Amino acid sequence: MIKQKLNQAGLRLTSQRLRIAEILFSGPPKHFTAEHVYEIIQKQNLNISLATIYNTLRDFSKKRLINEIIFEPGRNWYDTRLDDHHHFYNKKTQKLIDIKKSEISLKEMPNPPKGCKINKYDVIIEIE
Amino acid sequence: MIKQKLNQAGLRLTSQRLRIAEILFSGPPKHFTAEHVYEIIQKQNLNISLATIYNTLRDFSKKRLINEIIFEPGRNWYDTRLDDHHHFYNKKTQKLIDIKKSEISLKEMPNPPKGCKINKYDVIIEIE
DNA sequence: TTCTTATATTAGAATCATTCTAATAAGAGT
DNA sequence: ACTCTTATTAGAATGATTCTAATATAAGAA
Repeated sequence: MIKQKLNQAGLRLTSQRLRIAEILFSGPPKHFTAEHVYEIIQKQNLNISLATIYNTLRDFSKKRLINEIIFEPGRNWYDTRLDDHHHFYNKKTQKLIDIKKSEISLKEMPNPPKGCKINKYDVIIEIE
Repeated sequence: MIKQKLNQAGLRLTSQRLRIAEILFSGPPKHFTAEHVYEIIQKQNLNISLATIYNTLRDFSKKRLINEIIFEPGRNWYDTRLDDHHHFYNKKTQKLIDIKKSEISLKEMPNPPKGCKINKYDVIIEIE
C-alpha cells in the first residue's frame, strides 16, 4: 500500500506525494523523467509544481522507492523497477528496454577499491 | 601519429585540434570533461575557446577517437581508452576507476530488439 | 602561389534541465 | 487546537552545453 510505503521510508504523507506515488506505482514498471510525470499531472488537471515533482522524485530515489538511471547527458531518468536488471537504450527513440538479469551473465562483481563498498551497478547497452 | 589519426578520421588539421589531441593522446589513458581540457589549455597559455573544446570533443567522439561515458547527470565525460573495459564510479570523489574486462564475466551479449544493432555498452559500478 | 570553397573557430547569447530561495502552507505528534 | 518541523511553491538562479552568425583558415584546384 502506498501510504505504508511512504511511511516506512520516513516520508510525510502529503497529497502531492500520494498523487505522484499513485501515478508511479499503479500499473506496470515504468521509465520516466520529472517532465513526464509533470505532463501526466497536468492532463489530470492536478496542480503540483514542477519543483515538487523534482523534489519528490529525488526524495523517492534517495529512499530507494525508485531507481535513478543515467544514460543520457543532461536528463535524469528513473525506473520503478528495483530488482536487478539492465537496459537497452535506443538513442534515436530515446527509449529504454529492460533486460532480464538472467540474459546477461555478469557472474562476479569485481572487488571494489579498498575502503569502498558497491552501491549499485548499471549495464547500459546502446542500440540503434 | 596524431596528424594521421585526424586525417584518417576525415578531420581537418587545425592548430586547435592538434593541440587538443596532443593533450589527450600523450601520456596514459585519461577520463576528462571539456572543462578539464579547457583548464589545461589555459595553464599552457594557449587560446582555444571553450566552444571549440566542446566541438572538438564531440567530433573526436563521433569519429571514435575517444569514447563518451555517461555516469553523472549533466556532465559529459570522455575516455581516451577505446578498448573494452568498465568503470567504478565514486560519487563522492567524482572519480572513475577502470575495470579490466577480464575482471567482469559478461560473457554473452543479449540479443538486441529486432532491427537494432548494438553500438556499445557500459558497465558502471557506483561505489562509495 | 593565389584562388576558391567548404569547414572551423569564436565570443557571446541562448537553451534547457535542474536546483535554489525564501515565503507560505500543511503534516503529525503533543 | 498548538507547535514545530518539514513540504510546497513561483520564480529566479545555476551550470553545462549548444547555437548564432561573423570571421578565419585548411586544403585542393588553377
